[in-house]
Amino acid sequence: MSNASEPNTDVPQLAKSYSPADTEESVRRLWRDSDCFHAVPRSEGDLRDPFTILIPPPNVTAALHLGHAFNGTLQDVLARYHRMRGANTLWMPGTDHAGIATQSVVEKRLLQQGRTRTDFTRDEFVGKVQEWKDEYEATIVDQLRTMGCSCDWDRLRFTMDPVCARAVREAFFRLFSDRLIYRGKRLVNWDPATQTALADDEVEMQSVAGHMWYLRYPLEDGSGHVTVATTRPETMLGDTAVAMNPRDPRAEGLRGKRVVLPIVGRVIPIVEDDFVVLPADLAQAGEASDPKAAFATGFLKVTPAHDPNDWEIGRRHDLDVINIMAPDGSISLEHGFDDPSDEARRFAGRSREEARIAIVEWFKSNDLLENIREYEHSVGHSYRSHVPIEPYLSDQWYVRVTDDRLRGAALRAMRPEDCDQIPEGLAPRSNAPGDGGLRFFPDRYARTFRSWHENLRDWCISRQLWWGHRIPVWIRLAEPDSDTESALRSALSEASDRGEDTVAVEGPWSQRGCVHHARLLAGGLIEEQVCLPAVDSEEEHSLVEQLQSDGFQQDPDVLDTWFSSALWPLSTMGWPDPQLHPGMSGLLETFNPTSVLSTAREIITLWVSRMVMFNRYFNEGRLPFHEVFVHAVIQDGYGQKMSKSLGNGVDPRDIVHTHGADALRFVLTQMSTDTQDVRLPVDTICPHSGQTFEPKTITTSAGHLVAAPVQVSPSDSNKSMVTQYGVASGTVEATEAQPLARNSSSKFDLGRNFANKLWNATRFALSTLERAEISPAGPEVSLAEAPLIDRWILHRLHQSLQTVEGSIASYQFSSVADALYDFAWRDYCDWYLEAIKPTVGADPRQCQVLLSMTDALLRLLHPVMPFVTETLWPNLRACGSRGVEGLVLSDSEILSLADWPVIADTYADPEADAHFARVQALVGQVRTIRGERNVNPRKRITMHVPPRISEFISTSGGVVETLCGLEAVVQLGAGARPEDAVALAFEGEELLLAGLLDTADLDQERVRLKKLCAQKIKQIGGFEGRLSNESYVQKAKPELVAETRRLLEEARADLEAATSALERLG
RNA sequence: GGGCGCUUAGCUCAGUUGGCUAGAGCAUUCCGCUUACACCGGAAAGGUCACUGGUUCGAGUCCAGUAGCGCCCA
Repeated sequence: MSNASEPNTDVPQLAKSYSPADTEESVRRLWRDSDCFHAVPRSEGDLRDPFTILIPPPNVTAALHLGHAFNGTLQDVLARYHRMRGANTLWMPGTDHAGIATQSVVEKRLLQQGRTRTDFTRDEFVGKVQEWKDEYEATIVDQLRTMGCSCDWDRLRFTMDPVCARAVREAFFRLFSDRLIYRGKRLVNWDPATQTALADDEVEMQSVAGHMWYLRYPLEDGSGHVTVATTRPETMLGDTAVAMNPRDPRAEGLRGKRVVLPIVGRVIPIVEDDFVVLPADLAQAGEASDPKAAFATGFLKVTPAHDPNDWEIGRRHDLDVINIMAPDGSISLEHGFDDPSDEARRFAGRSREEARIAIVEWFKSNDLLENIREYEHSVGHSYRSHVPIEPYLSDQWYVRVTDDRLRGAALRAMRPEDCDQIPEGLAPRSNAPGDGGLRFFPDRYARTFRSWHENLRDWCISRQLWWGHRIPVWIRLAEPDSDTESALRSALSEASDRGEDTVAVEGPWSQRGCVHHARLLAGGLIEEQVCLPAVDSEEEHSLVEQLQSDGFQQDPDVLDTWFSSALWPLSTMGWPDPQLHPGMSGLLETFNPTSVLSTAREIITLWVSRMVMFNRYFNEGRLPFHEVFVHAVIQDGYGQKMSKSLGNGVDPRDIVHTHGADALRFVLTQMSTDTQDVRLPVDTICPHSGQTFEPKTITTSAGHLVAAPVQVSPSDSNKSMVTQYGVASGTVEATEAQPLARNSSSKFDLGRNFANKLWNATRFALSTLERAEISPAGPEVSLAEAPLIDRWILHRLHQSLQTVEGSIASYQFSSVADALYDFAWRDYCDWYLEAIKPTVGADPRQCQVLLSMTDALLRLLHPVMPFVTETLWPNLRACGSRGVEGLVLSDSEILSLADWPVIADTYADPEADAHFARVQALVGQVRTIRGERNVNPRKRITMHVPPRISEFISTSGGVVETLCGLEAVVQLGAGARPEDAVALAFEGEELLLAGLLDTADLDQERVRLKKLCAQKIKQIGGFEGRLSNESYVQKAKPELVAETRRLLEEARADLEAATSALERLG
């Protein structure tokens, strides 16, 4: 323990109330200038445990809202807490490039200027996105710093910076070379508006009120027709079969027949497939529950190129695949539709919506439209452009995540109690590092993780965008009839026997460090793929030149953003070659696996899963993190998730502005229960008047309730303002006359008040210590002979530390906040400070307890409320050295770097706790009576007590007298009863209070006592009922029964005391 | 369709192995500007813990079902 016993006169005077705006900035500067949060890899002799958190990198499309602030706060509480506990703590910050989202906001902005992406070269456009990124990254960092996030800012990463880019290239190369990345023609979720493929989880299902159309397809032999039911008649141009269920009674008569596809004239088979739902009247019992049965005809048009289910049917029956659409979703003859009739040609060029109308019209006028019914069904929409997804056949890159090395590794990472059975076909769990080591909080989210991996499909990673990591593969079609081609062809034919369509090629490219694959395409052509390794730019340049001159072209697509996010635990630490980047050597060894990932639940599938798979694959089976904490989702006042895209988010800096960062943090911490959602009603602040008001709302086209873009000032109807939503949605812009209104929420008042309370309590402690004519005793005050109040508050400190430590370990943040609040406000301020006021000034040992308690309080609160505590710290530090035996509070110039308090278990003092609980009960009763009778707090009163209570009060060290406002405690003699005394029942004894009023109001007194009697009778009834129940007495825990008996006795005595008091009143 | 969460005081929410005489903050009412704090102190009022049934000596808590709201995944 170093000493700070020399009073420091330099510390600033403390204002009468806490003003975050006046103090926060200097605290931020202190932290920044002292480089407090910079973590370095473990060096020799460093025995500290590491504690690591990776920030889930916010995307750079927009500023952060309170949802991010929520997650940021919780992470910072963890980081600060563990740092104070002595861990080598790294909180790694960074941002995410968010391919499609960022490209689309930039394109939207260009569109406002009447320009599009294609007006620029690829490099020019990427430059524009880069500018956007720079702007928003700076905003995001500013927001996090404003909130006090203790990130290691020197290590700030961006998913597309050179360090991360190298990791992406290395990962791609290794997966490609290990055959875990492949190219294939598959149905993808195609967004015709942005013309890119989307991952399954980027598709939003929406319920749509559509129609079921019933189309007749004539049989080839002229013997009649079959009627197919469809929600997408326009795709019929690509039908290559009609399917029916083999159990359909009509199957017999139709087996082997064919139909003539109307409009097109294509003759297509009728196939039998279990997938087809039987219509309700043909279905057997139990099947009728399928809601589709009510709409089914038993005949299904099969369009393999335009429906995922039909694609599967097509594979089972070896059907043709005919793509009838262009990438923009219009009907096209250029993409595989090569057998159109003249009739069919007329539909070419129409959008899918127009084609639908025209085709239905055609069926109607040709008398082939049997029926139309209203039909509500689920349709996938692009999460980005919101248009319906088109299942579309195209060449895409996939990661074979279904492989045991990835999917299996993820499932094996789970704890046995969360996933006891590893699915068949996957390797079992072993002693390998990381197996069984991944834990979720709350544990129910382990199920989400598990079922995702049990039903996993290969991951489509190519995106038709310009903003992102370019796919490092160069492609050409093999020259026909060349020697190379014939060699490839025979290799491919051998591979085909093994069920593969791709072979690795040894040759000049593999000699130069590339991976060279060849693949057989549907039309018999051979595609050569050369994947470039992560090499320096000179070497790359030379490779690229050669590739180009050999007729290769680089794949134009970029990688799904989650591919780079999945590498976050590796790339931020310099993987694969940290020695190339200054300051990064040893990071991986020290900090990976990280300690915990704090994130939202929709990210479990998108991100958590992929990080687990990649980290384990690339880093010797090690987990990316040991624990996953899934926090609740912040909703607005209408129960809608705060989101950047909806624009209903609130800038955390708005709350810092109105309430201070600590208030923001404290309230967010307290809101973190283990439920799924927390609601946060938001108000608007008029920039003209400063008035807070509830904004007028509108409903968006998607049905969301949001603040209207423009609001009229509540104080002056001539003035107006724009809202966050208005700006975010692009409907309005802030101007001088119509400024942007800040948001606020009264939810944060609690935190602001709490910070102020803490400020004033500390101020009081400081002034007390200053005013006391003695200085705090030291160095070793022991508690043996300490007064009750000191023993009690030390006991409460011990207890609160345990609660806080336990709650943090299990990520129960709300419980952390509650424990801090109760300890600081209720115990420390309301009871402890009030109780010691008369005595502390003359008792050096009590001064020492006050000093040490206040010091411990600031440390305890620091992780949640770092600003106010850091601001107060120098003043407290200047008060002399700490010296309570068994309470370790080592000195530190900066509170953020101070140690967490350590208190000896001997301070657990149940006896003091029980004793003080009795004090509180008695004080409560006296205060109630004083309150009911409106007795001036200053008025001293006299308490008449029986001997047992007299002893109790005298062993309480004066706190009863202080807190009840007693002038004297007098033994209650047998005969002499004070005049005008008011009776109260305490622990079965009758106590009298005298001097409350000049004359007692007898009627009021009767009412009070009657109410007390009624309450006691009710209690007695309850206890008696329980005790008269024999099973209770026999089966309940004995100490519980004894406690009930005691309570009963006490209640009976209380009743008696109250009754006799009532009788005496007459 | 599968999975998950929620329904407790006027409002926002706690209540983790069943023991509760059901709590907090805000709002309300009353008293008090007592030399830390009115961003305060003291007190009061306010609840068949969504509904129905079950298990248990005992259910806000466990089980089954019903209703409503919401989220995630198909």
